[in-house]
Amino acid sequence: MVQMDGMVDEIISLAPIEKQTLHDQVASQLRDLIIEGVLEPGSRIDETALVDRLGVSRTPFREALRTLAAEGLVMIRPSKGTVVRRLQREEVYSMLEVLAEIERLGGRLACERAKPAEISELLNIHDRMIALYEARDRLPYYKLNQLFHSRVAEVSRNATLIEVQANIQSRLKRIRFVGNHKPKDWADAVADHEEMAKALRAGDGPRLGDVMAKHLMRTWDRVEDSL
Amino acid sequence: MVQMDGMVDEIISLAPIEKQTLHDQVASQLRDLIIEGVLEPGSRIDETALVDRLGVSRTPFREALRTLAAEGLVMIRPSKGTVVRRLQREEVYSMLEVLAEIERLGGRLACERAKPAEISELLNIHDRMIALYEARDRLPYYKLNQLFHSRVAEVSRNATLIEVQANIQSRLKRIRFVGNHKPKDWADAVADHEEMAKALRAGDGPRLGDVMAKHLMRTWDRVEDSL
DNA sequence: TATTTGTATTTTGTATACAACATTTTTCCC
DNA sequence: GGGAAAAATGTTGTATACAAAATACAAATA
Repeated sequence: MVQMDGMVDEIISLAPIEKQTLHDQVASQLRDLIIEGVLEPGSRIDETALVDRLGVSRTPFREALRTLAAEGLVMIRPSKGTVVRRLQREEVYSMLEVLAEIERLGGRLACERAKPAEISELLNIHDRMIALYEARDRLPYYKLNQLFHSRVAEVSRNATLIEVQANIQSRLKRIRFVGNHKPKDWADAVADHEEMAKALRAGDGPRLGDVMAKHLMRTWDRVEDSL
Repeated sequence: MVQMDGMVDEIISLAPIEKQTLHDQVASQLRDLIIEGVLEPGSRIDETALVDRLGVSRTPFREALRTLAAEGLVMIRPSKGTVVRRLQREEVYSMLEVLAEIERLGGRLACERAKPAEISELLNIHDRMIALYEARDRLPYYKLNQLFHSRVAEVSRNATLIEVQANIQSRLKRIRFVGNHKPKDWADAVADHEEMAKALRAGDGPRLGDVMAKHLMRTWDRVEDSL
């Protein structure tokens, strides 16, 4: 019997049984719609229309809205409907200011705590980013870029940092995505990333942290006029 | 008419018309119950019982739960009920590690951006804290302490920082409240606060930030064994 | 006695129904 | 025609009802 269990474990590989409730699915969908800009900042969220379109009832839909509200993506005004939060300049700046310090810490801890294999993985992502830059392949570059920053946070092995980083990054996603893209800006960003790779290879945490923080404050200059 | 409005403004002082929906009230109540420890970490939240006790229906109650889940106070396990999140040692450490950097930034910005009146207010809170320490009046001291840190965040005028600080502080509230209180620890904490006041008076942002960060990392030592 | 299997009960998830509120349109009066 | 009051419409908030799980319990079998 014990032996059989062992066999089963090995064969079926013990799937993590992710149960997806409706409100979780709705929350994901809404998040995507907001980030992609289908639901525009400042616009009211038409409950009945969306409920209809998604084919769910209002109950799970509204629960999803509460989640997004707590994440800062929408604003619920009691009795007056929910609107997609429009970010003011000030708010975006405040996010970058905080994110800079979060990633500074993340970079430092990553160097202290990452296993060699994880460092390689990060450098691998970096290399692929460079290749995509050289091909001027914007969208995949953008996605890998996000991944790089998330992975640095992850190997810092600080659960709170991971969470906060993910939250702020998600709120900024849209802004950064639609922001105007001058070739020079892109080149500068890539240069920053080369510096990060260098610091990573040297295992120099404080340096990596500094570069990442500086990188984010420069991001402000890059997105500023698109606000 | 315009004149009358002006009068009304002055007299009624233009209250922000806080409309409180049921789920907001429920969320606050639950937050308090969790922080006060009435709902113990790890315990399941009995929906029917609490709904009964609060005298509301399940709909607003469940919406409130989703909010608390997004805030990290509870965990919703699909189909298996909601439990009050129990913080592992690691998580608490990770929160303090992040909070330290958040408050380091907050302290620095506060000195740069606070108006003189706001500095005075902070120093005033500090003085009252000292008085309470001398009277060994724990609870009010504890509350003023929270207020001090929140106010520093507020005068930093960074909305994201304020939000993140509040969120982490709220999650840690219980831990810090029940943590064992050696007289020496308290004295040390007060010494830190004296340093903060000094930095504040000198308008030395970097220094204030450093002290606050150090203070929080020392908090770890103070709460560590109660976990 | 221990384990399993089937059944009952409780609890959770979702849909619907109703009530309260906000908004828009219409009506009425000046 | 302009503006205020009132009715109609739509939208949001809350309660309840039903369906689908999960859990607890009991009987049956080895």
